[in-house]
Parts: sequence; C-alpha cells; structure tokens
Amino acid sequence: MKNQINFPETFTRSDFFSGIDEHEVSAIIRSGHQVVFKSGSTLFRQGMPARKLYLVEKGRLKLSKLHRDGKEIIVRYINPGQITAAVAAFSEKELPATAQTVGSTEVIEWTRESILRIMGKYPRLAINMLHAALERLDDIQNRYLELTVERVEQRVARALLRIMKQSSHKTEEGIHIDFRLSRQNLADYTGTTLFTVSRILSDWERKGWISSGRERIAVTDPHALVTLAETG
Amino acid sequence: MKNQINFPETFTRSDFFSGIDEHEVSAIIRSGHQVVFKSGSTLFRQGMPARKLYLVEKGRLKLSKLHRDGKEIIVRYINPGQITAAVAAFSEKELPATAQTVGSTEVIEWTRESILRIMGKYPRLAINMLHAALERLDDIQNRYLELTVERVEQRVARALLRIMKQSSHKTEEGIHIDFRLSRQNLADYTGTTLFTVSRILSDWERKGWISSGRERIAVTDPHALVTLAETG
DNA sequence: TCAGCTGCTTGCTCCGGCGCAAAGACCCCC
DNA sequence: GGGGGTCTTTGCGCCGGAGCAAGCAGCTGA
Repeated sequence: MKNQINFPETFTRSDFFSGIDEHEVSAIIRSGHQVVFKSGSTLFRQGMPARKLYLVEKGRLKLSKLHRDGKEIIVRYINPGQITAAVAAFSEKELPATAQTVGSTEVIEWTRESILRIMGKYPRLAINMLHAALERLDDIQNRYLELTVERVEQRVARALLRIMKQSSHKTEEGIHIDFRLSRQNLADYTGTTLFTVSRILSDWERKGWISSGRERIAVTDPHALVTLAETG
Repeated sequence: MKNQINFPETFTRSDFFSGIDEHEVSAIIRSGHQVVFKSGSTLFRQGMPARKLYLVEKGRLKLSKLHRDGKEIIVRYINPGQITAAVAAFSEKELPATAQTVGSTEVIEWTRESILRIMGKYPRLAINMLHAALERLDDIQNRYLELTVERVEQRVARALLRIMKQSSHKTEEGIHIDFRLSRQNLADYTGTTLFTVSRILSDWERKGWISSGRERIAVTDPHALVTLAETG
C-alpha cells in the first residue's frame, strides 16, 4: 500500500507548518516566493480567479467583502503565521474576498502547482489547512450568531477585545492596538455604521474605558469591556 | 521519500469520497457505523467534546447554535452526501453547534481513531474535507455579508431559494420544500423573528409567489423571488 | 507652515422590524 | 371526533440604530 501514511494520534496545534520538520519547513518556504508590500496594497480582489496561497510573515491583511450595492464588510484580519486564499489549491475557483495590507506587510506566496506539489509531499499540510479552515468557520459562525442576537455596543466590545488579543502591545496609556483602525473599520467589522461606532467609543472614553484618537485606540479598562461583552 | 504522494493537477468535485476508488469507498464505509435516527433526534450537542464524524446518507440535519440568553440560530442544513463535525478529527475540541435530524435520517459515523486511520491511508480525504470546509466558509461569509447589508425580506427570499435548490421537488402546486420548515425555522435561519417571517410570507402568498401552510412552503413563482433577492 | 484632505463628533429625524397580545388554523393523538 | 397543543396571523406601539448635515480635529505633504 504505497500511499499509506501514518498520522499521529491527534492534531492539536494550528499553525500551517505544525508537525513538519524544521529543515523541511525551510524547503517548503524556499519553494514559495517572498514578497513585501507597502501599506494599503491589494494582494487580490474578490471575484478574480484564485491562483496563489499566501502566508503572512509580518504585518497584516484585511480581508473584506463587497456587496453589489457598494457596501463593504471586513471578514477578518489575517495576522502573521496565518494563511489566506487556501481556495487557490482548487482550480476554477473565484476568490471570495479582497485582501489589502494594513501597514507594511511581508508574505510568502505559492502558486497552485507548488501547493499541490508540497501537499503531495507533506499531506500534513492539508490537515493543517483543514484545521485553520475549521477555526475560521467557528469564528465567523460565532460572529454570525452575535450579529443576530446581540446589540451593537456588545458586538463592538467583542470586536475590540478580539483585535486586542491578536494585535496589541502595552503602553503607559493602556493596551494599544498595533495598527491603524478607524471608526469605519470597526463599523465594517461589526456590521454597523461609522456614526454608531463613533458614539459608542465617545461614550466609553467618557467612562474611562478607552483612550482613542484618529485611527488609534487604546484600551485602558479591558475588564469593563469584557463585562459588557459577556452580560450584554 | 516514502511519504510522497502524487495528487492530480486539480481538485474540482466536492464530495467527501471524490477521487477515491469505488471499492475503497465501500471499505471506508464499512469501517464506519451506519445509524438510523428518527425525526427530531439530537446527534450531538454544542459544547460537548467532538468524538465522531458524520456523513448524512438520507434525510437531513439541522445545525444550530444557542446563545447564552437562550436565542437560537440555524447555522445550516446538512444534506445527503455532506459531512459534519469534521472537527472530531482533532482532539480536545468542543462541538461548535448542535445537530438534530429533520425527518427520519440515516448517517454513517466514524470515531476519531477511524478517521485518523483512513485519512492516513487516503490523504485525499483531508483534501475533500478541506474543500467542504472552504465551501461552508464561503457560504457563511456570504450570509454574514447579507445579514449586515440587506433587508429582512431580501434575506428571507435568498434563504428560501437556497433551501429550494438543495431540497425540493416539483408538484402541480409549485416547487415544494422537501421537509417541514416552520416560520420559526426560517426566522432562525435568516436572523429575524417569527412575526416578521409570517408577515413576509403572507404578503408573498397574496402576491401569488408562494403557497404555504403549517410547516410547509411551495414556491410558485421562483423568478419573483430571484428578482427580489437580486435587486433588493 | 499652512492648506487641504480625511477622519471624527454630535444633534436631529425617521423607520424597519421587534415584541406583545389575542385570536385563528391546523394537526395529531387519544 | 373532539380536545389540546402547536404553529400562524395580524394589529399596535415602541425603539435602536441608520442616515444626514454641519462643523471640528488631526495628519500629511508641498
């Protein structure tokens, strides 16, 4: 049975290269192509055929979807260590979203041919991609649930905490979001409007929970936000 | 390089067993366990540890998520040929949703050990599961977009068309949904309330677009619904 | 350094759709 | 075949949050 492979008992880590030897990882990376994009670049656009798989090394991607009437939503942010456009592994697929860099960003890209070759050599990669896809499915399903049953303020609190967990650093001012995040961005991410987000943040600032400025947010009282997110 | 496998150039079909020889498929099926559930049975519950992977053969599953405040949403329906609880392949995971049968339903279930064994033998299965996960990701992301930018009536039209495409048959009355589908179900699926769905369906019935009764809907003018879904 | 662009704030108005209540329809089972 | 439970309809009132307008603030680049 020449196609047989022994997988370990379980898979627990979620990283793209989980379960693959370090020197093999570097071989895989060398089979891709490293590219640096400046802030605001578009890596791919919704509706275009998917040709490449991307792994973010530094920086961040904003994955957004456009509705026919022009309204935009943010599907998620792709942080270092995460992949996107996995659908490129399958032919004749359109990209479901648009990816733009937020801040200067380094990625590694692989063509479909490379992906198929390395997946053939390391079947574990398909497992890792499956794991990542299931995690995102869980994430968006939870947000879908929140969108239907929770109030806007609660969703904004959750969103800010989520982003804070993934991309922030402590300063004397509080926990600072690592990238430029406008009121409009938060609105697009939580399914509301710029005006409503602005009113909510102003209110929180008055209460001393956050400190913010133009495209900049620092959380000074995360506990207050957690309480709001949990109890409504 | 004993672990090397040659994958074909591309993967186009989405079925769980796509790309696997027929007699090997029957071996895989024999390694699982066939179970018949009567209508309304609960296969698994949100929050429980994931232990088994399910493939629906006949009937249908309703995947739902419960919010802490008691409100429920329908994530999706799982139709024949589709799998669910793929997360069972990974240890220490909680199930993100609850699955209940809608009508008498036959499934095949595999334990984690079986899944790992057959995925080791047929790496193509991981690819197929990845494909399925990416399709669902696309589906829920589209619905997430719709939920934020579209009106309720438009979303109900889309939902009804979606369900119609997957599970309906023609009768002299129109295109009949194959299973019991209440106003409440449609509300849970579209992120609105029983009352609003009832008002919308009454309106459509007056216009002659549908014909409906208790837990029963038949579409008599699909084109009208498509127009509504497309143009808002 | 200042102009201009882009993002942010806030008052006001309006409305889609939620929630309740009460009655009606339908189905199933005893 | 009738009673009870469940699903559905519809009137009414209310309100969260969308949308608009007008002005303000802060960054950036020439």
